Amino acid sequence: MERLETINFYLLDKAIRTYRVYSQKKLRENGFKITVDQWLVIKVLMENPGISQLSLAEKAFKDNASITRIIELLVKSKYLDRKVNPKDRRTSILKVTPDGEEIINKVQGLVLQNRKVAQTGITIEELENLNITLKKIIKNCQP
Amino acid sequence: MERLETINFYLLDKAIRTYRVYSQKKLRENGFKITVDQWLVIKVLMENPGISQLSLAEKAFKDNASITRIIELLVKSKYLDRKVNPKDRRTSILKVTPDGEEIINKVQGLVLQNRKVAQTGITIEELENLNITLKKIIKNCQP
DNA sequence: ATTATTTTATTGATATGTCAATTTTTGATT
DNA sequence: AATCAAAAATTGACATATCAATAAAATAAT
Repeated sequence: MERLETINFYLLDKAIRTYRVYSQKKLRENGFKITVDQWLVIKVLMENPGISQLSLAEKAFKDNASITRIIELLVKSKYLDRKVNPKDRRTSILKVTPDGEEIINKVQGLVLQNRKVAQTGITIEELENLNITLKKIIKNCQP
Repeated sequence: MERLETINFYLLDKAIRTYRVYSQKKLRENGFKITVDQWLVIKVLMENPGISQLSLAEKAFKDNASITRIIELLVKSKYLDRKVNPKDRRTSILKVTPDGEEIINKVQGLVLQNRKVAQTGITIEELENLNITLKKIIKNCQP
């Protein structure tokens, strides 16, 4: 077989998974009870207050069904608060709780550092090219 | 927040997920009852007969526990056959069944075409650079 | 040979991804 | 207003990812 190492898509898969495991491990090691995905969802919510779950899903690059479940867990962890939106009873109003804000703030530095470590030895230009290529792949595979 | 679009790791995540969904959809549309991951595991097994599950996991960029479960499903689907290895009773001897070989052969063209579609408009040089960058990320995040 | 260590694989628990079907509510059509 | 279609979210079913704990067998150390 073509060596897997040479096939872009396996490397892509491996890269994101390696980074994910690394980040999650750092979070755990530092005693933070939150997953990378949960962090992302709160972050998006903080920057887009009042957003619907559909937009939240889109902005966080997540599936709809996943967002529903991630939010469930976040509410259970007391990082989010939800109540029915009286103006559109199909949706909920999601709010980041003080606990939620606190953990995001505490985690922020670690997140930046994880990214930095992961990007060691990679130039700005290289990162830009990476983004360009990734965007092409995304476009090619979308309906 | 830094716009997510500009953050490499979300694009990375999104790219591999978009490609995965695309590939899986094509498999489904063509009536193949197999997942991308299952395909990969069989493929690796065909090219490395007699391999242990640990090496299989490594070569397929999969987690150990995941391999156990993927193999379970493949045996259930009659694409793999397993029996205890008498020389080392901790391990099993895994064999691709005729059904397994058949589906791999039938799927091969589609897989190549999926990759081709996903790489449309991306130069060889770009792909090479992508690989180089991804390998750096992997190295940076490994222990 | 017995014990201790290591290796290989499995399993349980939890989180996420994906699709399809469904529910609830809203908005549009007639 | 009654009906119909669209939108938002949930749920069920299944596959995979991850970690931790465990089981079983092989190998090393004494």
